[in-house]
Amino acid sequence: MKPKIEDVAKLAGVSPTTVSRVLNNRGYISQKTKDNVQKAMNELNYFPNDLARSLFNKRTYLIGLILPTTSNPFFGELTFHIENICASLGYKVLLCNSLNRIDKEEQYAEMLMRNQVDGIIVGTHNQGTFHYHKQNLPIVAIDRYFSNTIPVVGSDNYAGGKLATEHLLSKGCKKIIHFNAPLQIEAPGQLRRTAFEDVLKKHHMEPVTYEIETPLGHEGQKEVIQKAFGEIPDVDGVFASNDLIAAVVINEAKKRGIDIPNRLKVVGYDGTETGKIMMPQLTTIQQPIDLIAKTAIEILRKEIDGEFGTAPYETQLPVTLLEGKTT
Amino acid sequence: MKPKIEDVAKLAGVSPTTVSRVLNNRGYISQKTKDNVQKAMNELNYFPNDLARSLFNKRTYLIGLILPTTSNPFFGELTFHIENICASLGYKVLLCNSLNRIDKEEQYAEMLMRNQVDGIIVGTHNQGTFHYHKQNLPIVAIDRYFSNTIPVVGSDNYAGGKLATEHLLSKGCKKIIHFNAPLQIEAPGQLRRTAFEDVLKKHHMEPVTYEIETPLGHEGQKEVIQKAFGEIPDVDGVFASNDLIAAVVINEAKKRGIDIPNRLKVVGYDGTETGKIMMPQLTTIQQPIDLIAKTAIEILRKEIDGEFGTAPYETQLPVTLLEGKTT
DNA sequence: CTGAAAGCGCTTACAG
DNA sequence: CTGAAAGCGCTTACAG
Repeated sequence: MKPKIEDVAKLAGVSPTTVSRVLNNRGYISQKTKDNVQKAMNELNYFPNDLARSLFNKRTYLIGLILPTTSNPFFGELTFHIENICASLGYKVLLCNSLNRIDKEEQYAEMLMRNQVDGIIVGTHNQGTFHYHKQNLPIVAIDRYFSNTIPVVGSDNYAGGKLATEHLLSKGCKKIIHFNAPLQIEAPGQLRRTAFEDVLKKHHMEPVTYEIETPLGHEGQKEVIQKAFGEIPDVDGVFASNDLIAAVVINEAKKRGIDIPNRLKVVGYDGTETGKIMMPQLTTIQQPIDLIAKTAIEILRKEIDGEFGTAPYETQLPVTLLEGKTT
Repeated sequence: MKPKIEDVAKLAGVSPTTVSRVLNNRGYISQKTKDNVQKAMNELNYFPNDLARSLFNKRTYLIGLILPTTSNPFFGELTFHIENICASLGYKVLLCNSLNRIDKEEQYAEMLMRNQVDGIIVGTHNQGTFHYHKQNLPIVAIDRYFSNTIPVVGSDNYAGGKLATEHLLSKGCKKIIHFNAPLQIEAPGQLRRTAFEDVLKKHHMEPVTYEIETPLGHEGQKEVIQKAFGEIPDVDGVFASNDLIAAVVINEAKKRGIDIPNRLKVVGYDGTETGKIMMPQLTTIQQPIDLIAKTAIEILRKEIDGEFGTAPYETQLPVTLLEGKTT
């Protein structure tokens, strides 16, 4: 059996109250009993039961993290940073891969509530889920709008879309197409598309966007891309809404013997560490993943600590153009 | 305030005991009171507090997952599969990114114990950490040897190393070098190296292995690779112990104007989804990540359910050669 | 400086 | 079929 506070107390010849006090370094305790208790704890290899503590304190130091999937390098890296920062602050992360499925999201939301998490970070697609679940549980969204009471953190998607599109134009592209997630998803990511359209219109060019499902449904993605190449044979520029899509585009172009960057220029989005290593040649818009993680947690902590209204409703972090050899 | 069982009981006009019974579907209860209680729960938007439940049941359905970092696509995908399977079985995942740092691992191990996890899955480097922490807490290791009481799950590393090396030989390589993690790390992954050496020796060739740190310390990795190119200018084959290293090798070769696959052939290791999309041309040894996850959880569950001795000490899952255009 | 008592929100024998 | 009581392992007023 695991030792409990009572066992330590007995061994040290004190009351459980006293053990608890040295555990929490609270109230006055003589150095002598302190030492005694410490010795007893070591001897028994005692570790406090955080469940019992949390039950009493109504504070678990547990954070729920809901994302589409850590298989995607963007989310894998985001998860790393979030967990890492949380750990440094004494928080623990309960991981949830929702695959953007609303049924899973709902299950996860309930699970997190039952586990009394102190707060939730959501980076998943579907909105609405949290409207009713949220019984003033601190939440912060990453790159997703849920409601106007839930703060959103993300990178400056409009600037990113603009940067990408203008870059393609500056490189001489005349026929640019964009691949993005379906419109019904109300993510700030759609601003990339808006920026793309705005810039092209300003240059009197017709913006064409193909919608593509984002979870790694590789096959479906390929089809859309093939269709695009078929319908717009004179395409000479592609702005992909993430690096994986850019990779598929590049590969498809290679198969068709289309030279990159001479006949076709491609800009991706995300600029993950993995992407930079695996595709060092890719021109892409880099998101500050670590900063997104840091900011989201800062805002969540403020909410948890009851500092409402302090956090900005929306935070847009700066993006960078990483110029490679695909443009 | 969150409603508790007592509130539901009052509203439904029954005792807490009865509410608990309908919650757990336990013992005899009339359909009528069952309905009453259900109605009261809905009305109050009641969710049971799993902390309190777990405290009593001594079962949290929490699994600790310790890995180097989800930033690495192999671990990002492994994490996804593990969490996904856990969720389908009613388990929740507490994520820990140790970065292979022994101090972090120790902290995480203690944290997991305090949180009363039902079991731990470790895919991290350092051994020894769990020798004393482990007070018969169910543990399963992924590709790491800890002690002979902790089951290990991984892919067939020897077969993988053999497959990779023989493939390079069959493609006519005469001077093959291998990049792997430092030897002191006692991971089954070292079997890839052993296989490499065995095969080359059998063919009367001298095996050369360069040691490379695995966490994404990109810069350090690059240096080792540059050094290798400098020292062995006639290298015509590389077996890299993961796809990220393979990517750096390929990039370095390109910079030096070394044509792949004509002058240099490269085989990677892992074959992640991300890798397959970002580097579709790479020849690599694919690990069955989903199977590794599934097997690890199966074994852990057996341990949790007290079926000791049932689980094999070591499980080696089959690997596949994915032939691309780099060989 | 230290301890006995009550309580965090739940569950399960034990009665009835 | 239903309820009162005790307890999971901890903590915190309240006394002393």
